[in-house]
Amino acid sequence: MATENRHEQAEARLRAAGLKVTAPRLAVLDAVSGNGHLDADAVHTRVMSHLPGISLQSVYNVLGALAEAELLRKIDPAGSAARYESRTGDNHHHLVCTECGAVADVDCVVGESPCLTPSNTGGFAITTAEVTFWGRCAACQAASG
Amino acid sequence: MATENRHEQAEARLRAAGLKVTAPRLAVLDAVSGNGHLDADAVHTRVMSHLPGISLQSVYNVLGALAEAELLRKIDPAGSAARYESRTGDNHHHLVCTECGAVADVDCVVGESPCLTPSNTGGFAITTAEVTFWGRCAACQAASG
DNA sequence: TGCGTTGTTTTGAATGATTCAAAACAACTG
DNA sequence: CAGTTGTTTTGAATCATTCAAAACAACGCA
Repeated sequence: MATENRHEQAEARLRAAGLKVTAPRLAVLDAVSGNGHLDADAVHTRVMSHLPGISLQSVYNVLGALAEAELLRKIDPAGSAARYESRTGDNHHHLVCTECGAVADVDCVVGESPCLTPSNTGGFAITTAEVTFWGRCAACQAASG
Repeated sequence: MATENRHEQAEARLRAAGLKVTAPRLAVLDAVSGNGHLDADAVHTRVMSHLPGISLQSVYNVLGALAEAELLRKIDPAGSAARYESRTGDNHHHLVCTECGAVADVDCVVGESPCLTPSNTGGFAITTAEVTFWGRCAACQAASG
């Protein structure tokens, strides 16, 4: 059945990353997958419904490990707690609401990655480029004009 | 003399922003101007040489006010303390060292604000776009290969 | 199948940048 | 120069995140 397939795929991805397969890791992977942009606390809440008693610290550990293994992507907008999402590998960017902190995906900008190559690298060995758009989300606009 | 001109210009800019002219504000403005990217603590240290006894809290207040008035620009890379710089108004971006947190300016790439228009705004009213490049700075590369 | 190694989770506490709140104070207006 | 309003100070609190050590479990190998 579908959930077993997801489970096995998750196991395989953990192994491929050289990580041991554990209940907390499977649960976190499942909690984040397809659920947008969740912070550690939200992940903890979700995971607890499957694994009551799991500690928030473990959720932090797991999220850290999964993000490092690139099974999850961490986004850390100024002014709010770090969020995690399951979309990895593509270079999509984010919209962040300046009012409520809501995060939305943006598929990569106008045509091709225009800003991804800076003019002068200042001696830096660049590994990634991050684009964040700031504004007010639909809900916040509706709420207060 | 030159320093008096700077001082008077700073006063004028504060007034233009509707802010009262105070010693802490002038000192912070001066401390940040032309000194790269400083965090609150570094600003505090610098300002104390002119204004011994100024509180760190005041530095936070002043930086907040000046950033809101756009006399300073705040940058807040994930994983380090917020920095402030005096270059405002232009849409330049930043290089951040993943190892030591050092920040360098990048003049905006292709012409003007290339990344400022996402394909789909998801209902957001976008006000700004932020581009951050992550990599290792020259010093960190030299230090450990 | 069982044991040891190594990596993971738990528990409990600490950290540190930033913010909150109220009182003392100073800049600007008239 | 006095009143009002905004600013600075003082002192404490917040909160996401990390540190450290002990308890525990997954996986490889015998």
